[in-house]
Formats: sequence, structure tokens, C-alpha cells
Amino acid sequence: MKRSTHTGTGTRPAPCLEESAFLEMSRTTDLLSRRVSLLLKTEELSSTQYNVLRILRGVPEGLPCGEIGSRMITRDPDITRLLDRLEKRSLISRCRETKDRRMVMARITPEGLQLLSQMDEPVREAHRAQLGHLGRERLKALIELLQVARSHVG
Amino acid sequence: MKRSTHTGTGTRPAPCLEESAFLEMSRTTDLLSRRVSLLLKTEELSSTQYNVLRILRGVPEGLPCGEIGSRMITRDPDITRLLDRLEKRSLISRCRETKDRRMVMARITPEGLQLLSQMDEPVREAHRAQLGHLGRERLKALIELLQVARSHVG
DNA sequence: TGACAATATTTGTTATAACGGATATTTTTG
DNA sequence: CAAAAATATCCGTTATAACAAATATTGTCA
Repeated sequence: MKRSTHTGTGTRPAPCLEESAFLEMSRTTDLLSRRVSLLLKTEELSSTQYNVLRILRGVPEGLPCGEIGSRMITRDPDITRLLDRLEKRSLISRCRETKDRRMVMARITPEGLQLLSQMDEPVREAHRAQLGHLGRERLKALIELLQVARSHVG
Repeated sequence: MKRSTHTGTGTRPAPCLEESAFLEMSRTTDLLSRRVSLLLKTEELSSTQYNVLRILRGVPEGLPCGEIGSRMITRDPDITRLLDRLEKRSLISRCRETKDRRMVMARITPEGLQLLSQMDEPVREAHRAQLGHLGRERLKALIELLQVARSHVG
């Protein structure tokens, strides 16, 4: 005998596709991330730090700290300390904006760029090794589904 | 004109679908997790703790600590402390196995079960609100793609 | 000008993940 | 029985995320 749902409303099937999708996504992301984390550890970078560096690589003219914070949904004081650590290692630099002197722009340095580019191939190779078996079509389908999923959330 | 790959081998296109898939997955998981995290914070649970409780709910007869550790890819001493915290709150209990007295079985307690079941609806509701717009077909497609992705990795 | 808003910082706290090393306790095995 | 392996624990360390509160500094606006 099947277990009943015990919630009388009864329109949806028991296990809830949305929840399954979330769980699958979490598990898969977690599994795939481990390998990247190993690469990061080699360079003594946390994944948050790596994330910031990649964001900044995309915006060579720099970003104000608050903008970085809102992209990562992290509070200002925490961003400050995060940038402190990166600046101490000369991976980013900060300088006060002349137009609005309240703002401090963070830029990736040549060292930072070099570190990133040196990791690009290994990281990419890890992803290929882990996901390559899916093939072009399924990868494209997956990417699109994820984009659609996210587009209706934030 | 297309961008060239600058790596002579030339079979794959420049931006690397595998990496894009990973990035999309990370971003989406991250975004969706935030909402669940808010619910967890209400109950003062870390997501790791929540994870353990859900694992244990799936195995009411209990699991040896090492088994939990290997499922979460966490080292034994860290599992011990994690379980300590949960036991202190009476959400799990531990007892030494009689057959092989080296092993300690961790079980979820009635309190733990109650806490989980009290969170089930809100968590599920959060996922429905965030992913429901995809609809049955796309959710099923997404789930299957993720399963396939993971099945060839570990 | 003076009140207020915006931006970043400093400081302090807490919880935890992650790692290393050492120590019981028990089982297995030679 | 003695040595080795398996299991979990204890202890200590470090880095960091997350949160709170206070403090410049600068810009905006009435």
C-alpha cells in the first residue's frame, strides 16, 4: 500500500518536482565544486576570493566596493575585509574615485590577472572532464534550463 | 567573424559549454539556497546540520558516524563535532553498536523529526515559489540532465 | 549652512569548516 | 597472545563567513 500524503489538498504528487530539482542541483554543484576547490587550494584562494577576482576581471575599469557586495549579496564590512586580504597579496588594488570621493574602486592587478589566467586552463579542463560526457546538445539544454530557472527568481 | 580559439586543436568552440554549465549551475544553486538559508536561520540550523538531519531521517535505524562522513565527504573529527552540536540540542542521539562496539550509531530523535517536519512545508513552498514557473516538463528535463551529469562524475 | 544620505571602514563577536595530530576502544589477523 | 587495522574521539589551530555597532568621509538638498 502506498503511503498517503496526509495533506488533504492532494493536487500535487508526493515528492514535489521543484524540491527534487533543487536537491539535484545542490548535489551536482557540490560534487563539481570539489574539484575546483582543490585547484583553488593550490593557490591558497577561497572560492569567494576567486569569485571576486573573476568579477573584477570582467570589469577592468574597476568596481566600487558596494557594487561587488551587492553582486555577491555580502555586507559591506565583509567585503572590505575580503578586499583587504586580496589587496595584501597584490591581487587587487583600491583607489578612491575622483568624481565621487565616497566611492573606492577596486581593480584587479596584473598579478591578479596573471593568477587567474594561469588557473584558466586547469579549471576549464576540470569542467570538461566532469561534464564533457554530456555532449553539446545536453549541455546547451542544461544551460538554457538553468538560465530560465534563474531569470524568474531574483 | 567568429573568435578563434587560439589553441590549435580547434575542435571546441571558444567559451566552453562545460564551464558555462558549471557557472550557471553555481549561480542558480546559490540564488535558490539563499531563501532556504533564511528558513534555516530561523531554526538556528546550519545547512550542514540540516543536511545531516535529512540524511538521518532517511535511515531511521541510524548510521555509523563514518558513514555520514563519507556521504558528506567530511573528515571524521569534524563529523564528531558536528554531531556533538546536534546531540546537545537533542536532535540526534548516539549509541554504541552492540555487534561491533567500535561503531557509534547516530539516529535522529523524535525532536529532530519534529523539527524537520515542521520545516518541510515552508521549504517546499520556497522551492515551489522559486521553480514552479518552469512547469512539469522542464523540471523533469532539468532533473534528468542533472542526474545524468552527476552519474558520470563520482 | 545644516541636516541627512551614501559609502566605506574599523572593530568586535560568534559559529563553523577544514586541517593536523594524538588517543582510546575494539576487532581482526597473524 | 601480540601486532595491526578500524572506528570514533579529543585537542588544538587557522581562516573565514556572518552579524552588529560605531565611525569617518563625502555628497545632496532644503
